[in-house]
Amino acid sequence: MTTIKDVAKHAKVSVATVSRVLNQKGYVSKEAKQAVESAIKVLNYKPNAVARTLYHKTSGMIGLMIPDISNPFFPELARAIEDAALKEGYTVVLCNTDDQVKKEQHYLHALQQKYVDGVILATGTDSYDHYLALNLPVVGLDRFVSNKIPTVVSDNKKGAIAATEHLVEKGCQFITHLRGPKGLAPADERYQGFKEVVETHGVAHIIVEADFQIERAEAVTRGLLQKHPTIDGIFTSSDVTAAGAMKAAHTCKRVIPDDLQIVGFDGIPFGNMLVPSLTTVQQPIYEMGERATQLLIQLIEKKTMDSYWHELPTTLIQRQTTRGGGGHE
Amino acid sequence: MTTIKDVAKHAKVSVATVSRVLNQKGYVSKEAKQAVESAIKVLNYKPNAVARTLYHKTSGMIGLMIPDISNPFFPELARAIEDAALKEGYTVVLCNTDDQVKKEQHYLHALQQKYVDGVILATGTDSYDHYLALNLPVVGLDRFVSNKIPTVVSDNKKGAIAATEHLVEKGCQFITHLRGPKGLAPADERYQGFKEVVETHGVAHIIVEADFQIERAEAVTRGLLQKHPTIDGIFTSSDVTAAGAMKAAHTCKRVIPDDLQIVGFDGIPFGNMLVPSLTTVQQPIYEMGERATQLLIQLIEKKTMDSYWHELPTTLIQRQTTRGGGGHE
DNA sequence: CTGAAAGCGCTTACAG
DNA sequence: CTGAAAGCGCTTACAG
Repeated sequence: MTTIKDVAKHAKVSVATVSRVLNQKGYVSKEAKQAVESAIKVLNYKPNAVARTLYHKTSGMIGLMIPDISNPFFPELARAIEDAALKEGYTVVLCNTDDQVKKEQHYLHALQQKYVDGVILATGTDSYDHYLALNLPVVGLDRFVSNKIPTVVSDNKKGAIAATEHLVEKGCQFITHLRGPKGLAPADERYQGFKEVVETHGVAHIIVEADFQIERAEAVTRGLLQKHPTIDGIFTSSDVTAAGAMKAAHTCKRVIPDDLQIVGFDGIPFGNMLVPSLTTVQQPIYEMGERATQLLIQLIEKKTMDSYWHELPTTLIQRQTTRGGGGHE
Repeated sequence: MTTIKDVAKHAKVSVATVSRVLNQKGYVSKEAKQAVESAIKVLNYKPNAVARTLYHKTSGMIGLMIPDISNPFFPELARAIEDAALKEGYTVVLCNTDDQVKKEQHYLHALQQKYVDGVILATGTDSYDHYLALNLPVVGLDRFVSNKIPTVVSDNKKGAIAATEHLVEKGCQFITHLRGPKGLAPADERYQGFKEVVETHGVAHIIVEADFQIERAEAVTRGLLQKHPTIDGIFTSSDVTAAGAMKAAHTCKRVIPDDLQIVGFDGIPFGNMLVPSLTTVQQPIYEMGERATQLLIQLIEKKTMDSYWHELPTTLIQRQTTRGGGGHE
């Protein structure tokens, strides 16, 4: 690879002046500038990012910590983050943590040793102290981390309220909530929203925990439907869970939406590929990723920040798993 | 951050001997070693990866170039790659190229300036010259790039043959193939396999191009079903395309699998979430990603390589969109 | 306006 | 067995 020395030699100047024209910083005569620029062209010189990083202690990279890219909620998020990062000249390092503290810590060290400029945290359930101790710019995405760091979430509780009210309006009398893991803030908030509506309306209900895996959701729902044949509505904490519930309903010969109405949560693309297509609470996934990235970059570049708390609105999308939903979109 | 100098001072030795114990290279006395190790502990010292990279010209990072992580074929691939990379101590940089040469080139430069050790190429349709010119370790994944670089693909043609024969066996008399973009090798090979079977069996057929977007696939299929009411089988070039076809069938009141049988390609998880669940040709996606990563690392570490061509087998998974398919898996 | 020098944090010949 | 020195490829005070 050609280095700044080669360019200097070719342009018959010192490396200092090459550096000056590279960074457009400090005075440099027209002649010198031209000589350097032509040398750069001729030699097809690209400055070495690593050397720059070593000096500046800033790498232009951000770490993305998510539980698992193959969980269908995350690809769109990752895409948004990568797009937003690219736009600002940053590059993203993908880290799948499986929500394991050990993996998180491993990545955190690896990232820090590489001078990443910041990290987006969409993972981790309990202690975040190891992040805060780092004094590395961090933003929380889809998870509340600390009020000392910018956080982007969607309005989980309001979304859950809308979903549950929708089921009530559609005539459900006995509603199940398949809630996500306890201790996971979004799951807890959705649960809260559900409970609030069902209690103020005095609707019979039953709440069961299921993780975000389709198999578990299917099994749990099957058991539930067999035990409680009068269940006529299900609000799930994710779209994947809803898909599991739909499979169980199919197995148990329950017709959707006639016998059983279902509302999911997330708004990932496959909800609309299902038949019947899934009524769901749509999170603005792309915007969440984009916003989180912009905030992180603001933090990195030490720009001012209006607010640390960014709660984006959700939207109820009625499709065919609740009554009166037209065709597919 | 604490540096090697701090450690040296604390241990009362030179930085050279600190470096020696860090790298377990060269002679160092027991006493010195212990002093250094304890200093490292006390100071919680982590060697700076950037400085090492500058010296060694190797960063422990690999670039992953894919068209779009939000296309459901890629998350599992990315996960496999990240897992395999992690196991060998590498870190992965995510690059979404949208199959645009400009973006590819941008990333390639960015990656090279950061001394990435190699790249996995699962993108790009035409010229790959800019890669080869780089003399950077590269492996091709899901795309043939050049016979000079290791390549991992699945057996697209055989998979397509199995799919088409399955439709023929199940009694289809007029089969449509929704093929992927021309010029994209996997799509071309699947098309070849389809054609071969349909021609040797003398089965009526019609071939239409659709990209891998669900909306296009749905629209195309709808038109097709209206124009040719006797179509009774569809083989699609991807599972997403199949989902589109299924939606169109639903709209056109065609019952699957009674009136119309469908076989997809890819074996991504959502195929099994659909109702009816999708019969498809499963690619060993995880293994493909894993293998590609292992090959890349072999290349990087200059180990010997048995073969440059790795074609992994596909498997036909019969589910409910063809006759006689049991329940869901 | 320009160059020599020191420094970012490490590694590795080279002497001793 | 150990340290001083040069070097990886840049950047930026500091003199001039």
